[in-house]
Amino acid sequence: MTEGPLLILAGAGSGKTATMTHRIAHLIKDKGVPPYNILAVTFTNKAAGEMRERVEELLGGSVNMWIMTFHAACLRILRMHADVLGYGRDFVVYDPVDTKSVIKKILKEQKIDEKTFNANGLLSQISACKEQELSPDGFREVYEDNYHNDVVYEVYREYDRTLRKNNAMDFDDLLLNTVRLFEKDETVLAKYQDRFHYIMVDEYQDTNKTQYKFVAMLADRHKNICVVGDDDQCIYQWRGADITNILNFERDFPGAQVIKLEQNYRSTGKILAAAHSVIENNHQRKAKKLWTEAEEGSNITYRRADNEKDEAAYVAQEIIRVKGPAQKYSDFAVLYRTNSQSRTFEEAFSARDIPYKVVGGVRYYDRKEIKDMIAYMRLVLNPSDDLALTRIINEPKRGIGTTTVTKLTGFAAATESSLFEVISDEGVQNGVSAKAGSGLRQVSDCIRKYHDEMDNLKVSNIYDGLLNDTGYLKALETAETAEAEIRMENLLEFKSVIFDYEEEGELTLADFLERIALISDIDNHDPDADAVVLMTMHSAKGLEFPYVFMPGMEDGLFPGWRSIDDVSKLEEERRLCYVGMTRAMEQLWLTSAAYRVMYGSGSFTRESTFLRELDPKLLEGDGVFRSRSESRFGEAKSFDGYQDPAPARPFDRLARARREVKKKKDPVVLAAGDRVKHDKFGEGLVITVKGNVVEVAFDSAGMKKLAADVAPLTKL
DNA sequence: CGTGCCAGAGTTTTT
DNA sequence: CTCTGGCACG
Repeated sequence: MTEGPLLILAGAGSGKTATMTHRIAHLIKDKGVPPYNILAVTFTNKAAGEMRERVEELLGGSVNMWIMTFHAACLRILRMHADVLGYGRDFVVYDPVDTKSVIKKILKEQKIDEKTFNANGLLSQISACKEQELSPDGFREVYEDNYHNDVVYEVYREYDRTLRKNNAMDFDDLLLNTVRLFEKDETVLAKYQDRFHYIMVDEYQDTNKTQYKFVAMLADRHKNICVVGDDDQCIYQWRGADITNILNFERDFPGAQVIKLEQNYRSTGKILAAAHSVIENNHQRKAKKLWTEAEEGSNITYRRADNEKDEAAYVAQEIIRVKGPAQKYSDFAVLYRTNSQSRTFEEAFSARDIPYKVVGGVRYYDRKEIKDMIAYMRLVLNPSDDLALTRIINEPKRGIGTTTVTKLTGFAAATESSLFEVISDEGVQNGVSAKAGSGLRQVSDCIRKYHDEMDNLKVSNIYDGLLNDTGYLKALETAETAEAEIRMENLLEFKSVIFDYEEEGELTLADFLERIALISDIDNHDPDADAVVLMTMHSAKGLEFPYVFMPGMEDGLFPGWRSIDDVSKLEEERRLCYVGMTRAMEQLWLTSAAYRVMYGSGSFTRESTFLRELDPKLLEGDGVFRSRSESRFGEAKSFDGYQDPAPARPFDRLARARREVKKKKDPVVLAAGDRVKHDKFGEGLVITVKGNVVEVAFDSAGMKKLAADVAPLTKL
């Protein structure tokens, strides 16, 4: 069944990826379709990577076809045709940190009160507009005239202008502009319609209006569109995902066939039944019920702990109890609703020497030092990137403060030139304070130097050069704080990331910046590292674990207090619960804390609505039948006799480091061949020693280059 | 211009 | 609690 529109309703764990990959392999191998004519789009790099891997396995060799994320596909198309829309083809992609600083700058310029209109709120409104293909003017037409909307309109318009001026697109623009491109230029659209005879879409339930339009336009010629999704797993409605896309597929694509995959190959019977008993309470869903040939398995364990510390202690203790030689730590996952819940678990695990890994929270690429270096590299590529320049103009400190910067931006605006042109001007350099002037000269010379040479240098050389020439590394070295140490470590780690990319083949600066622009934290989640995984249920979508813990089953936390009195929001939370539960293969634990401290103040909690919906026959463990009056609320008695241990590893290294002054440690003398232990990467073997830089092959973390005097290394 | 202190806010976030 | 950003002071 390869021709015509096809909707595959694939329940959790029903072998969705296998179905898609086999379909692709079948098209290529049996139907003789050239891989070039197939497009497969996913939401995450990880999903795309997995799919490619499995297709290549099936076909036995590398395949030259488009298996990529929506954003990557759009980026690729726009790189070739962005000029149609008036962009340069070398446009840059702004990530959420960049866009936020654009908004902040606008708010300041327009003297808009940041308390009444906070940047995040405006950003999400702008994003919502773009998801509905609403331009600033379109926004003004649709929404009534009032003060609030006037401000949103002004900011949105200015935001659009700024990005245009900087030849930049945000994530939403990648999709929106591709659709606009298709609408504006029929020949471009025809080119891609002709090319993609077969289109496949993963996680279709999470597509938004623009994504829908993108695939619908592409599929309009050959009509061979196959979408795979599960309406029960739509958990991104708050971000614009439009569940009606999947519910209306048959109407939107006449003649569509529908296949339901209802056999689950992942979980035990009881886990499935429990998940089903919860999701059943949703009204807006396509009826289906998963079944399995697997064993019934054991009941769901529920534990109501006295407080969140006991909850974490219980989870830690259960992991220790269940884990035998046959289990790896990475078989266990803790899936919570909010990132802030990770803290207690980190402390509990760390105190008991349970290795763990937190996925999510602050993105690696969002760390200040990394973003600074990326800004430098972006400037080298494109010196007129004003946003990048403002970010690093005084980083490290060069005596260029707000007054100088205001003067410079004013001058740039008046002369209609880029900020870089302004700071390169000798007249300008001499027109400011001596200290600021030499700072400006240094930055502009440095950027110019690498810009002129960028085609002859490797990315890693440019990176090293910038690190030194800008004085960035020097500033960190002289700081002598533990915080600076960690930043330097991160910068070294970033270099090994660059090396990794360079090993894959020819890498230009533009390639590199483009590739890291669309990367998230979960992509770095290494399933081979033997550590318990801590992440949000959102991040866990698409993953599976033998043993899953879902803590915080409390009204107000899960479902969140913002969702409790809104049916559709509550239904989305319920789907999230379903997603979480169906990650479990063997066993599932649900826990709650009777008393929970949040934001510094604690309160008593009520067991989650979802717990009450869950079929009680499938639950066991104390707390299930305990009436509220019998609970021993608030007695902060330690669950397993553990006495609030000081965490072995400080859970927030950066925050702690900031307070501590660097303790000069004795330099570790190392030679090639030494066995060493690193706080983060574990044990490894020293390969080379060049001055202060040691290259270590870690047993599990791979090759890393480290600064011997600062890295947390010990010789074994 | 740079630092340090205080006030305020604090779901989720594939890209 | 813990992060962020604004403002006042040196």
